[in-house]
Amino acid sequence: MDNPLFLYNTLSRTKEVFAPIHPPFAGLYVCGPTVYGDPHLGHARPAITFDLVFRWLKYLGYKVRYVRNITDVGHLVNDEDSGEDKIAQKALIDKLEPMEIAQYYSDRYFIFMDALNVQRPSIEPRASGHIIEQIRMIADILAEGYAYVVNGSVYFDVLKYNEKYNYGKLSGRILEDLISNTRELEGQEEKRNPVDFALWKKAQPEHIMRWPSPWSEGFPGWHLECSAMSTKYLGKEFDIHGGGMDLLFPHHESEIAQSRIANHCDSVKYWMHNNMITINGQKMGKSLGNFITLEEFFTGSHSELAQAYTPMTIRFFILQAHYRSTLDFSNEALQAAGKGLKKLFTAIETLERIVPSDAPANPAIPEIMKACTDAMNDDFNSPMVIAGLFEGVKLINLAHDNTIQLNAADLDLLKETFSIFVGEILGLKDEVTGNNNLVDELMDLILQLRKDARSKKDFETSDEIRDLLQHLHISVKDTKEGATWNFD
RNA sequence: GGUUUCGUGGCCGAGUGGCUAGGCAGAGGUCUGCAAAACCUUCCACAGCGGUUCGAAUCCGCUCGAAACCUCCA
Repeated sequence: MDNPLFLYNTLSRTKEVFAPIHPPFAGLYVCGPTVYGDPHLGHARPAITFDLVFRWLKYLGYKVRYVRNITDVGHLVNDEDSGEDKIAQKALIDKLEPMEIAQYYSDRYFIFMDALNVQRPSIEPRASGHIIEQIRMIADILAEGYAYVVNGSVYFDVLKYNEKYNYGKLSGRILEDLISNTRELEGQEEKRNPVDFALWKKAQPEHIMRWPSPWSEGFPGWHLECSAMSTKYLGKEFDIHGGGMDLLFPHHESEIAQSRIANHCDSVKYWMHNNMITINGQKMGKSLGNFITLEEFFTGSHSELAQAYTPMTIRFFILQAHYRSTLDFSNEALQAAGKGLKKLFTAIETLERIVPSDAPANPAIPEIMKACTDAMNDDFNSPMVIAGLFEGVKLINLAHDNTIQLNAADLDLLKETFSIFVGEILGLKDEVTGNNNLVDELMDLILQLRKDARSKKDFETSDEIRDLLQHLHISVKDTKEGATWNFD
């Protein structure tokens, strides 16, 4: 590698050189979904962002362990409330087992992430399967004197922690401000201070999801699972922790505090945060009720959607923005992404048909590979990678029109560049043409009949064939090399 | 109110001091039985006001506007 990988560390708010703790291994932990609802566009952003990180680290030769949790327990409606968490609440309404709901939405999450060509992480641990680890961690924190027990619940003592460490170093918050600004919520009288957060909550009688512990029958606090599972699978110190920017405070700030006390070290070297997807300038989120699910995108069944969008269009749309920028949803932007993607794959097909010349090597070709590599090494700048690839598209089209000449080595390098960056790194795949042999053969037959009609100037028949195919959502286009087709 | 960010051409979105981002749309052209597509060329910008500098979209200050977090959220 000529250039090192730089990544933006939220902790320092600067780009830092990536130097893993135990090369050639790299540990990556990302906060995954809470499985009580269908995945929406907002869920696709971190999944694709850290998929890109995962793919690039592997490409650079690191042996990566990527852990992304499934939260199937523990997110309280309120820190102080009667002890319902969201999954249990939904279960009561639907009269289903909580685990049934968690299973259903986990499966849905996997289905849609697979469709987006997001690679499965190395480990996808569930919070409910790591209660023992969480209890042990609470015990460690209690033993260190940084937590206290009240009525069967355990709280982290933020004030005491802040005496020696800095609660707020990740989010830039100042504890005094937090204390003075914290709203007085009912039922918080158990806590010594409103900024304290729960490590363990005693379950109220109506609460279904509960586990025995030394303090009460209850359930773990909602910051704890990530600390417990990252420690278990990546060690007390690991390289990268990722997640959405909205998790920065209090979730990640509290993770830092817990892990610091339980593990006697700062657990995370690099914190990475993806920005939000907005709709009409506002964050798309569950609480605002303005989210569009991925299924609705793929089928087009939502009042805000002018049409259906394919998974690869969604993926390309997200990769066209840098992960730390907000990305604004609109039909216009999504349609533009779809057309751009199509242009990219058309060029890749064209590339296969270019006849090599004996021209001297074109210096622009290796530049593309370098530009893409440099862009990825500069904090995973996927928009710059895409811009580089479109430089390649231009060269391909110029060569196809015989405006420029490319030799065999040029063409091979172009193919390699597109194969690596389009397929392997950006994870984009062609979904336009059919891949069914029978369909392909039938279409060849039909288009041959149409070609015969055209050669006899029987345009009535040829147009009729084209119109009938269009009714089946198959578009036929006449090009110099003959007719081509694809599904709309 | 506090913390963290952001304001780029019709739209989406790169760019941390000097050189073309890129895509979509628009305009012109090539190709074409027609249609569509494809391809080529091309117009349009850096919220406002000051400052630093030989030179700023890029650094600093102020003003205006927007967002996220401070309560579950990717």
